[in-house]
Amino acid sequence: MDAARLAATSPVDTAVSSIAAAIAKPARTRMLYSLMDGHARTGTELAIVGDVSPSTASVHLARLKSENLVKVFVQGRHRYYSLAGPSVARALERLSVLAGGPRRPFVPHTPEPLRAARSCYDHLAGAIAVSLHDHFVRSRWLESGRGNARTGAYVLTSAGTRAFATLGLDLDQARALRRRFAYACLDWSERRPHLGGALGAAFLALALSRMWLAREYDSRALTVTRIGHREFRTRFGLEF
Amino acid sequence: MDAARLAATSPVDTAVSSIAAAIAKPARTRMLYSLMDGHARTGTELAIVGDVSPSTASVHLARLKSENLVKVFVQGRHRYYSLAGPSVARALERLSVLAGGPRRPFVPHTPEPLRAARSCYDHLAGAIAVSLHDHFVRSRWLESGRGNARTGAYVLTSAGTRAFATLGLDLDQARALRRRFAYACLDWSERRPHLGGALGAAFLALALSRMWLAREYDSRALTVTRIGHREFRTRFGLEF
DNA sequence: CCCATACTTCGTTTACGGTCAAAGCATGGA
DNA sequence: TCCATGCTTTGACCGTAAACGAAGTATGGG
Repeated sequence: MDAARLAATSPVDTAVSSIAAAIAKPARTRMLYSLMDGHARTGTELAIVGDVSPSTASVHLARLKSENLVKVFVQGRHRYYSLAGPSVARALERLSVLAGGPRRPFVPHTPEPLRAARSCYDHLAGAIAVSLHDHFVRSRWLESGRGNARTGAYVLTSAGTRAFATLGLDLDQARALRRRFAYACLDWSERRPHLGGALGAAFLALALSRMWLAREYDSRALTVTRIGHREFRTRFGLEF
Repeated sequence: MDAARLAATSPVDTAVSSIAAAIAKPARTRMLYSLMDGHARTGTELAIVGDVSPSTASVHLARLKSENLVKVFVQGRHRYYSLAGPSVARALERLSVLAGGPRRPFVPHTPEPLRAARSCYDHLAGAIAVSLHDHFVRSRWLESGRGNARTGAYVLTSAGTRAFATLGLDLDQARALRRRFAYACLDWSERRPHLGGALGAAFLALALSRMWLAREYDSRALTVTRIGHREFRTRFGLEF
């Protein structure tokens, strides 16, 4: 076989090299595989995953992004990173096979309590929050506002105003805050929206004061109380 | 999500890191992808492929071997490297998808003339050589000798002795050479054995002198002449 | 307007590993 | 026994990039 032919280099080769190099460092490997569960994570979380400082993590994530291994979703001050697509997951899967870990659990492994209910800043998140959000929309308490596609903004309908007032929410106080009133906040364990903004915060505050939910000692997890079970079922049709 | 859980590192992660690192350098990437066609290549050939010196290639190949990405088959002074298994090919395939080369031709791309017939040191190789080998064995001209499993040694049967003598081969001269008389030499484009050793060399010399085959100007490729077509078909039942 | 949080950029240090030539084996063939 | 070939080992050199803290930027919320 002639040398010229053997030495011919495809541009794909160099691309593969740099992609493999992007995967190759332990910190980045850990970050990528932690994202295999389908959850998005913030830069700070991934710094912990990678066991490096936030600044180092930032560099790593920039690299992963430039190689199109992850995509980023900016929400407020947070940057949520997730795998760029199924093809990335498949490639990582194949590599893990070579690594002799034939079966690693690529299933979501968010702790159950956190998946069910947790706080997201000052509002409610998790499976329950997503169900509630769906109920609010289905009941026409909330409707898409201007620029909903971009900002996720919701407006409260008259039915919604009555309903939340009946619950005991102080809507005037919520509106007085200089912050977004209601918007669709992507829930990153459920991958569907839940209710954020002043209204979401007010609802969480109400649920806590009514003892529908209780805060866990040192995490963002929330527990649904016996009362909460009953109220969520009767008032909002939630099934547990 | 608590930090301890996020920071938990699986041993698979570090294995993936080092495997990815092994793939990551351009020289090694080129070597690996050149092996995707299923052909084994010698260290020297892979040095050319990787565009590095033989000594550097040796280091690279040692690394690929230690990561179980390639396996090596020693034949004489040559070390034939090939992908360690289908799982390696699959992983490389996935990576090339990420690299944006969705479809690269992972089919054998040995130049056709070389696939058909070429010299292997001093004997005949390629598709024709494999067919001939099969004919010799099927016709009971050759039978497995002592240690065939290890050395691939063949012994000539009395039928074989008569047949080759009839062809005009000087078997005594071939036997007089201080080299292996006949053995199964792995054909790396066909991945099946062809006839090597003194007998194989004598056969090639005969075929050339009878004008069944003609050498190409500057490669190992051999051309089957019109006469060769007829003779190979009538004498050995080869189909073209 | 100001603070707090999340993340990025910068500058420096450090270390890993890729590279080659030269010398050292090992094998095959004369 | 000797040489030629194929491959590996060694040793010196150099370049890339990973790491951190500190300083800078951006966003949200009071």
